[in-house]
Amino acid sequence: MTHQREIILAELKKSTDHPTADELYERIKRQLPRISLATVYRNLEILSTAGMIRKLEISGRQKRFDWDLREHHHISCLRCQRVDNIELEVQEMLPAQAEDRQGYDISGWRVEFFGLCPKCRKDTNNSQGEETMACAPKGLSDNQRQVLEALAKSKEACGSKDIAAATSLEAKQVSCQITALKKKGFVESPIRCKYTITPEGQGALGE
Amino acid sequence: MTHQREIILAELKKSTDHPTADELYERIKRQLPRISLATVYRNLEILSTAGMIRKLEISGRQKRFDWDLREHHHISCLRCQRVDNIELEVQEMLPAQAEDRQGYDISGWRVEFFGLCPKCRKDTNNSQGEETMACAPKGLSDNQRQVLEALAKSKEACGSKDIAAATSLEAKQVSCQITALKKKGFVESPIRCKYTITPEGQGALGE
DNA sequence: CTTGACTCAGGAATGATTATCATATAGTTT
DNA sequence: AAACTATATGATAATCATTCCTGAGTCAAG
Ligand SMILES: [Mn+2]
Ligand SMILES: [Mn+2]
Ligand SMILES: [Zn+2]
Ligand SMILES: [Zn+2]
Repeated sequence: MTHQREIILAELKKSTDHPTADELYERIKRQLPRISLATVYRNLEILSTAGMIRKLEISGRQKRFDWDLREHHHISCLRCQRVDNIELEVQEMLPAQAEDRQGYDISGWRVEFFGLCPKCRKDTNNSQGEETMACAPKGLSDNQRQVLEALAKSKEACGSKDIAAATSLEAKQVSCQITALKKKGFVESPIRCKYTITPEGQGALGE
Repeated sequence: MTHQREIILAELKKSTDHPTADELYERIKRQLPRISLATVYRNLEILSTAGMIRKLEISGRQKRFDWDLREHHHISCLRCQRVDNIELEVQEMLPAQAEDRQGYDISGWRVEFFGLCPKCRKDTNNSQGEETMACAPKGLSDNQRQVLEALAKSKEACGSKDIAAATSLEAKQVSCQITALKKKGFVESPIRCKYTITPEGQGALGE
């Protein structure tokens, strides 16, 4: 039990959520600024192999860790990724009836619920339109920035050929980038084949 | 619905297992030798977003795909990674009682069983000792190969200092590599601080 | 004091998946 | 059908989470 391992375990026990390795890493760095992410991973692995903590396998996302060794299952929020414990009634304990299903020798099972946590439920009710903002993509590639800047300069909607002329790009490249920019919400098409920059696009340029 | 997308969907529907993206890729290459792995990923994503296939989230492993849209759950083999459908009895359908647990708005759930598939059960019963072989690590690093070759040349057990002399490595490095080689089963220690190569080690060198 | 067994931190590597972009293909409009 | 746009593909780089490898540290036996 090294110093780092103690700190990692203590930090996990302190947490009420079910943190991921890198969430823990961020918290631990305050005490051990020189620790590496690999060390956190390694020690969490060692601790869970030793049965001192549990590694949670939540569908398709980063693994999370739990200091609570009691047999229990989890529910997770589809929006904010929060993970909570869930209590199962006795009649919901499946494995008793599950022995030797389809010829398998069953050694474990897991049930997982998902939905919206109380907080996210409230947020959804209050404001519906803002979601698109929240999940909008971020960065601009070089080409995308060029196209966007050209559009910003133009007073009126213009076609991809105009943009190609204004930049050093070919028409094909422009068309390709406009598609990407439309998807990000930075460009819109008031009429077919003519494009303008959106306020969001202006904002993205400013950054 | 492009040609490649049709092929991908057809190939998935043909399969009775639940293939991963790259398993599908390998099968599809026979018909479309020029297709890229990215295209397979992209179209599987599109098809599952469109609800034409299902993407399976099996704990912590590669995602698998299923053409069967009926609500059903899965059981997977801990040894060979095989995934099968599992039938649940009506009384095992949890969500009816699960509405609104801990304030969550529950939109879904999943149960997942794991164990040994019939085939792997049989294999385990027949031969018990071979498991270590099966899960033994593979490759040798440069340093490890040097150490192992030195040991192979020596008629009798020798210490790390002898090996250090025979190779261009320092004693510490040798000691470190011997530890790794012991763990792999390529080296053993007939007496304290003296080492010999094992038959497995000979085999590893030969490859 | 020396030597070697054991453990560890952290940089580098890996595997799965996604993003980017030039090119190929499919669709529309004239 | 020509001219052009829109979309999909294929090659490749990038990214993200996770794991491996190795030199360095610690400690105890000789
Ligand atoms: Mn928990
Ligand atoms: Mn299935
Ligand atoms: Zn939430
Ligand atoms: Zn199996």
